[in-house]
Amino acid sequence: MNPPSPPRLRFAPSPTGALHIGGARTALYNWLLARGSGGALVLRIEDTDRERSTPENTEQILDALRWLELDWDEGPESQYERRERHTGRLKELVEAGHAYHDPATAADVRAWKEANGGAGYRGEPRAEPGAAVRLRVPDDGETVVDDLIRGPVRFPNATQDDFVIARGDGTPLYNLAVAVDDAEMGITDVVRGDDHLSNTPKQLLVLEALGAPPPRYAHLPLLHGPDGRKLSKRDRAASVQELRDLGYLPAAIRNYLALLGWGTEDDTTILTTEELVERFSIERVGRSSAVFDERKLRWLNGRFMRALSLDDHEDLLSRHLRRYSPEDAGAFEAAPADRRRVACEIVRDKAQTLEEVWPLIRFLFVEPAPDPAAWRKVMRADTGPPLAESLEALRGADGFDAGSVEAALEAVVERSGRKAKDVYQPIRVAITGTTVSPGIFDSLAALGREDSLRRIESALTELNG
RNA sequence: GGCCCCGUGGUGUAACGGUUAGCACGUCGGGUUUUCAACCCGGAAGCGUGGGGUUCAACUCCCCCCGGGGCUACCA
Repeated sequence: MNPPSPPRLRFAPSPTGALHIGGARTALYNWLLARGSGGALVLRIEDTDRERSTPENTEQILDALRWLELDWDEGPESQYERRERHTGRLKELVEAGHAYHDPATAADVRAWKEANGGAGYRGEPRAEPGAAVRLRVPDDGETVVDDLIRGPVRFPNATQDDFVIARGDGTPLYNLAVAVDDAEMGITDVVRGDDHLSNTPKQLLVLEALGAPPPRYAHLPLLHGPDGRKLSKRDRAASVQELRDLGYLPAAIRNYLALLGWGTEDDTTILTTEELVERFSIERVGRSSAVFDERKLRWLNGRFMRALSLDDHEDLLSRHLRRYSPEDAGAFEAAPADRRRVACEIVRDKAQTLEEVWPLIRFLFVEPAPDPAAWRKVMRADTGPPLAESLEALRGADGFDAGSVEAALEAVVERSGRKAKDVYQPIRVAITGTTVSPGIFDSLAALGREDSLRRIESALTELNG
């Protein structure tokens, strides 16, 4: 037995600028397969359409892929750069009689089919100028796609049109280009979306005419939106770029995406990327379409956030702020290292996404503006906030670590006979400017004695004046 | 219309010719609690409530129907 040669996979995004989550999952599965088997993943950009295919669009796709940490082995090669090979093979096909020129228009084809009981279109070779090139499809037999996920799928040749493989001006079309590329790039496994299943017999037919061995195919079920229909670009969080903006972590996205259409035997839900690489198998991918559910992603992302080291947490937050809010990034990065660290420590368990982190700890880096609405929420009409008592107690605290602060304030609660909430919430508003923050003792300790006392004092004068 | 794919709770999935059909998100109730989360405990909720078969036995296999989706371009 020869040892099996390492597989060679390819990911072929359409360069419209956005990496949609369906495409991202396809990229992930390809990547997992390549990683898990010692094979290679190559990228091919599908772009015979000059309108959509701009260098900027392509770069956006590549950037999203890099951010997701799905690396590939070779740089993308534009289809324009591959064109000569396509036209060369096209010429061979025509010369060998596998393809022919046919000036028939779409209307002609429709009429022909109507007259022939809906059978696959068969044209007459006529080498007129401007005639498109069609592949000659056999009249009998069937073309079978041996799909790794679905098993054999049979397409009778008689119902298949002699399809166009090149335009009248000689430019090659998708089904020719992709087959030529797969052959020339030595692709062994094609893992792509289900929307390509119907194209596969065409590509198989081209490959056969070319005399090239077919790759293995696996067609992934499509992803649907929350309404059960095809996932639309209008859906929130429909692309990796949007997920990034919303503060999700690449590792969480990889985990979530992997679970969309695939599951482990033992129901493991949270998997590191290493585990994914090790455990993923294309044969276990399901056959039915799945619905993208951002809520579960949020939950999963929270789990990954909590598993982050403080260093990673700080680094990720810093980068997120720099990208989306440079001013805040400046305030964060200008602060002492220990304050940054403490800030991360007290929010780590509370935030589900990076986007949620900053509002919770902003008060440690930026002086909060007074918020009348927040005060109204914590004011008790009958007594007023016991801020003065709290201030005294904090002044007299032995230290200013969370434990000392807690002891001092608990004494206030005890002595005043008030509910803990009535004591703590006003302090929270005084030092953070909002009613929502990390734990009050942690928040005070993180802010430090000096700033805490000062903010409470000024809140007090504000309230009395 | 033609060709093709799919159908386990609201969502993602697991298992299996014989199980009380499991797990997770969400949801509901309770607990913890200084806010919001997180966390802990518990509950409700599913095999397309369709029709025929095969079988001692089908959610599981076959046919039909119904429902959803894809392709049907001189797009990719």
